Amino acid sequence: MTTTTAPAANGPGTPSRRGRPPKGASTLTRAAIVGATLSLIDDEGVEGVGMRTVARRLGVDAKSLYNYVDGKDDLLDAVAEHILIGLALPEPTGSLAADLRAVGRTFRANTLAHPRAAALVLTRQLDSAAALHPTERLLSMLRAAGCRPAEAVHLLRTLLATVVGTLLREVTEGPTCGEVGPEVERGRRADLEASGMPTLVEAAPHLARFDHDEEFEYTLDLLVTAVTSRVGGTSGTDR
Amino acid sequence: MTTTTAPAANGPGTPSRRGRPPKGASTLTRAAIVGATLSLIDDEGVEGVGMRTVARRLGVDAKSLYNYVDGKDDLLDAVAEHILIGLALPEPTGSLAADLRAVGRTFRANTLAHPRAAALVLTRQLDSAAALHPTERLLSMLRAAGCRPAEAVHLLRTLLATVVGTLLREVTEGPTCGEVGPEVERGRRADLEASGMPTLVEAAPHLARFDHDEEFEYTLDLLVTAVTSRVGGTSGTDR
DNA sequence: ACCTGAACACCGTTCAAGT
DNA sequence: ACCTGAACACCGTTCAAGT
Repeated sequence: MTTTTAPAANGPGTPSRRGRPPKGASTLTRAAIVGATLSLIDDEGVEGVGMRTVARRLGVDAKSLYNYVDGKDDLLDAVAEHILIGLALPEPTGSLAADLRAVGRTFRANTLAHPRAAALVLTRQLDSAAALHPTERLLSMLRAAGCRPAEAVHLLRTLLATVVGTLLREVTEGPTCGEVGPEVERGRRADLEASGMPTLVEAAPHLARFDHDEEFEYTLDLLVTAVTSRVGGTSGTDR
Repeated sequence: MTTTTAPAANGPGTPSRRGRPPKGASTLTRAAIVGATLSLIDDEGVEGVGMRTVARRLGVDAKSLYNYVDGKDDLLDAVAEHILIGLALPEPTGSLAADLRAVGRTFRANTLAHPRAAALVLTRQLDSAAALHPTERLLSMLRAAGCRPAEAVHLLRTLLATVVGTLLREVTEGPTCGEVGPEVERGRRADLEASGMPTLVEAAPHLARFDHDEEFEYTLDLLVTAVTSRVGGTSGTDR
């Protein structure tokens, strides 16, 4: 019951263990800490991350982490940045539409490689060079397609917001605001009909179905079409 | 220093205070708890929310809250839902473009009324009737405009993802992934030039500027145009 | 240079004891 | 029916003591 941990029950002659352990088996590194945290997130989600949990994976005391990391927040930022650094953007082909699609798909693939860490990448605001790299790439693509800087920035922001929003709902399991899981089709149809939401009931079969790949492609297509038509179209009319 | 709180220093004859307080001045309610939490979030942000902090605002012990709320998570859900319930959607006019804009603007205004609570509304997945109401509205608008159910659901999801993504970066202060604050224009321009991100440097003045209203309208316009042209355009070609 | 023991000031949550 | 005292099992983080 209350036999949690014997506080200091070493042998009588044993001096209390302090200082660095005798043999240096596991040289601790910032990279190792980030790696352990990421694999912990993969296994248990972001909520499972704690200084003590991460440290346990490395066979180390939690407080040791503070020699390499500024705190929990800094650690989570580091994880997000690590994922972002792994992003290998494809070479531009010169076709704006094709290149926008390629960047979108690459970003998605990279993010979904660690689904439970995705919210970190999508939500935390990072200003490192790694985070800025995709921005630079998108901007240069838009500029090369004839976009003036002001509109390029507008389009950049719209593109990022849409991709982030789409991936976010892809990654948060369960029904996101306005989303409907299969339970609507099953048990709750009666509730819905009583609530006076006929269109929702009518669309229930489609709402229950959710093919992430198809959904992403649909949104990407809508967006790329809109962007390219705007870039190729009227080039004056600033205000 | 260590004189934090005297543990049980009532008068010698005073029996330890237990049970409900003598006078019922503040009848505790779930609604009151939600209200206190929301105003706490307005003042101190979501990170300032704790059972003890909320309870203090109500002049009550933290554990009393558990009589009305299932726990901290349930409390935060309730706050998000409360904001969503306040959403008063405008009457449809019959013009899909105008009505989409109206819904978008209403949703934005409602969300930004409590900026620091916005992430809750945008991030938490709610499946209450209140959360489903905007979905029903959007679906019925799309259907009325001649959209088949399958495509209406696609468009609904694209619309929601875009609005959520846009509002999310509007609400998270600081530079979101691919965002650049004014500090880029000031001190870090040299770093950027050295990093080989010329387009970013070129666009820095525009990146530093961020008019939320204008940004939202731009994205909304792009999106509404894309949606209406898709609805009004080809109506066959399912696959 | 780096790791840990002890400690601090917190958490969310339970449960029985009270009224 | 509802509120609280005492308590539990956690947190992130500090700092000096050690090697």
